[in-house]
Amino acid sequence: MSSRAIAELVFHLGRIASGEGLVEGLTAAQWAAVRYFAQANRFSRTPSAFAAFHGTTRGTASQTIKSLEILGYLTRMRSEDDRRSVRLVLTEKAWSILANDPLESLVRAADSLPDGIQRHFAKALQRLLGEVSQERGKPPFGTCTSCQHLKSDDCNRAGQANYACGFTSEPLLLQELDGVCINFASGKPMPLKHYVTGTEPR
Amino acid sequence: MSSRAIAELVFHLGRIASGEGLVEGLTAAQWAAVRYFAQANRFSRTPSAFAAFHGTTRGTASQTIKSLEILGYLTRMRSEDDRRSVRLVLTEKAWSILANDPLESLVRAADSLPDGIQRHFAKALQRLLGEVSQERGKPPFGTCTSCQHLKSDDCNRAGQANYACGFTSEPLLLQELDGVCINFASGKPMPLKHYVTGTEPR
DNA sequence: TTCATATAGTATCGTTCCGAAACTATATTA
DNA sequence: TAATATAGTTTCGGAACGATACTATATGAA
Repeated sequence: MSSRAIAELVFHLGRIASGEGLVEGLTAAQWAAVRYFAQANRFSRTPSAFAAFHGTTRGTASQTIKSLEILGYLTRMRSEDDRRSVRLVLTEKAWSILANDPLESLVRAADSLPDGIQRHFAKALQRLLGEVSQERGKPPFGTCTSCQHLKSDDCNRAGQANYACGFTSEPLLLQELDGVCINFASGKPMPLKHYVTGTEPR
Repeated sequence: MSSRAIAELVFHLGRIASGEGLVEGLTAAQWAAVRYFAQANRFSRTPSAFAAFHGTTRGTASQTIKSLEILGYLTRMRSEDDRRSVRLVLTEKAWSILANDPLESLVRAADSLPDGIQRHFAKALQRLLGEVSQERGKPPFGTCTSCQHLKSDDCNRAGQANYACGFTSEPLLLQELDGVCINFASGKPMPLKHYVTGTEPR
């Protein structure tokens, strides 16, 4: 099977899996936005970040977001630090419909892959996305757990460590490390024990 | 990495890789059609088959095809067997722009995957597509080489075999076996030696 | 045969998507 | 303070798309 066939498969699978219809009354663009805000971390829940992620313009992103606000799936807050900026948060209503995401058929299919294959598959996908993003000059959008900007101090006696983002100079909670970030810079994956038990110095 | 993250990665990668802009002056839908007719086999180069493949309506597919005809990328012939039906063929102009397909960045990335990983990755993609297609009640669109309908007689002394499609009852040329088909039905993969060693029929 | 139904494809309408460009408001830098 | 950059919105026009109605040909039944 050729590389071209693989590329076309990825494209086609993504298209078919995202579903034709207007599940839950949301359009494809609206679903994409809901998904994004469900996984984006605190620094990335803005119209501009969504536009960059989705590969569209800020204008288009702004429209999609407005429509979701009107439908009651997003709430807006002006940022305290930067008065130009806007923070968007999914409502309970939005979280509750995520179970009916048309993409769930692909989620189930992915879930049925054998464990080892699933892991390798995910790795390969990440690698492909990284290369394509780089070639296109797009931010790669990864999580703290493999980001260059992640800092952690020495762990304390209880096996906990404190984390921070070296880019925003903001402290990070442990549960925030899995959010997708627009400021992601590819780096070494965090050692697993570090990540789980916090027992290693940085 | 969760199954949901994998599904979102597939979707996102496909979207980003297909490129935003109007490369070569073609829209995303037009590129999808050109790609389709470049890989579809003789039985599948029709508006309806493209609509099924692309997960859209026949009406939308018809428009896209019409625009490509006007631009000189497709030529149309009425089918001899079925006077309702239409056969579409890519022009030389179309074949020549395929090298500038926006998807090529993903093709290159896929090509850079180590051999073994690439093979497993392709397998996993096919499996996912099969499951999602089934769940959605869509034709899975595979090639003869793993299709239930493929028939071959015993190979002769020179290692050649004759092939035919059990669904259309049409003989198949060796070089046709790699074309994507709307009538595909998942079956056992064809033994490799059978597949590789034949010499080209005219 | 004749009639009903199914299928391949096209045309049209209204909605959404999306890129481009112009615009407002706030930040940053000189 | 002024110039410039950035975050976000608005508006416009073109294309995508689903729905529906339509034509023409095929197929199957009485």
